[in-house]
Amino acid sequence: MAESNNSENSGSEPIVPEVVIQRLPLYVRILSQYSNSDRDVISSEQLGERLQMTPAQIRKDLSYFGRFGKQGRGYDVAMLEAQLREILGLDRTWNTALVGMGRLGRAVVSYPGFAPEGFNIVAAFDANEQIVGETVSDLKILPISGLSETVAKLDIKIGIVTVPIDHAQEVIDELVAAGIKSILNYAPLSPQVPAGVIVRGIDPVLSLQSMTYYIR
Amino acid sequence: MAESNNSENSGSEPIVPEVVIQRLPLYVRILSQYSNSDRDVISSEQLGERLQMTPAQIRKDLSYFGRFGKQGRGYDVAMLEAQLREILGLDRTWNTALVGMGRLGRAVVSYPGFAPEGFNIVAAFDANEQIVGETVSDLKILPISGLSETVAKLDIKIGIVTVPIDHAQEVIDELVAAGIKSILNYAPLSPQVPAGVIVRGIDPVLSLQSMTYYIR
DNA sequence: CGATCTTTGTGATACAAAGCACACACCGGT
DNA sequence: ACCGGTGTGTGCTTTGTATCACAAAGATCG
Repeated sequence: MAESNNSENSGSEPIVPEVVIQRLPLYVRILSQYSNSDRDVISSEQLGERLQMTPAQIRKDLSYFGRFGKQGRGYDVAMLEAQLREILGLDRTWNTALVGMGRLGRAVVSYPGFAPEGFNIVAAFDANEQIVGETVSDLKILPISGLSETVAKLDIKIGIVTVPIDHAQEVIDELVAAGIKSILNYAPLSPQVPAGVIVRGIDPVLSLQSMTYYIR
Repeated sequence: MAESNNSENSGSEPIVPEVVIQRLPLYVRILSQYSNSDRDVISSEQLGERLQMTPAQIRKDLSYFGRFGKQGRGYDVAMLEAQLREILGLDRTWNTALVGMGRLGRAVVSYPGFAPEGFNIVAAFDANEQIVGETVSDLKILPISGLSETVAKLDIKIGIVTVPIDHAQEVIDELVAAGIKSILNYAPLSPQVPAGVIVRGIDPVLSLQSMTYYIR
């Protein structure tokens, strides 16, 4: 799905598979839960148990980035979490813009799970002039015409799309035109984007539809 | 070399990789969008273009289940969609139960995207006795103690979990105990479930956290 | 109705990811 | 300061997935 190929690997980093990158946040999640309660060291075995995966895979994933563990002991929980956050770019906050302030968009902007993880929705847009100007969760709804300007002014790097399906491609095109390279898409389609732009889809229906295959 | 597979794969189905199953809903989605507008036949090339994947992969995926295309022509859109829906079990409706009627749960039960695809949320539960009895979107909130009974009575096969993280594992255990084998989990953890139970997680934060790696 | 163009279905092949297994590092106890 | 126990990091093997490439089937057209 997310095609972010860099064929010209000019010497520096060792090309980390995308699956590995997608697992790192899982490790971060466990580590931050773990640090609140249990001990200050964790083994790949314990991590693997919590994530239902083999210890070897976790060790191999981590070894793409360095040697974080100590033999006979395991990984220092706080240190590993900090390292992984830095690798992923989570040691800072990210400004994001949301487009589509209908029912879904309003639910997303008021979802309290983003900000604690450093993702701040700092601008909200909608095509419907009737609701432009309204304020929801401290955000004033802006017209889409102001997208580029706001993205530049607030240094927004991430777009969130919560518009109905028939405007989604259009809105995604506008985000791309505004310079956004990372998009979280709630609309039920696979959008076309130029190389270099990453889209991740959130679609509970797709998940349900693949589960039903296994019910019999 | 038709069917020379060893192991005890005697006589039944040819074991379809899970990645393939997860792609089938994507095909269904494109096909149903396509049938409304364009022509009545589609090629693997056209499908691949819309989904950003190679035609060969699509053909191979479909070939796990039969020969649906016609050489020189492509696939009959309506027929292929119907076949895939049947394979996935989407040619019927599914009753689901949602647990956790807080902010997120309420957003999910009132999300209008499930019912048109055959997923009906027919029961809502919450641990908080203060809100048990309330009615939201025509659903009366029930106490969790009634879970097993309702699951059996309404033939519920799918559970949706929208409780806070610190009760999620507990609730999932109860769903499993009630006989549910497929769970859609919105809580930000990787739950432990016995073999045979499928959990799919919906977590926008994880998606964001893996995208930031690529922004530089 | 044969020539040519299109597009499927699929063996063979190439590529990618996961898992195994073990040398080696470090810990704690005596 | 040694020794048994534990758990990492990693080369090698196995498993899984994607892609290639082509024969065969159907369409199209003069």
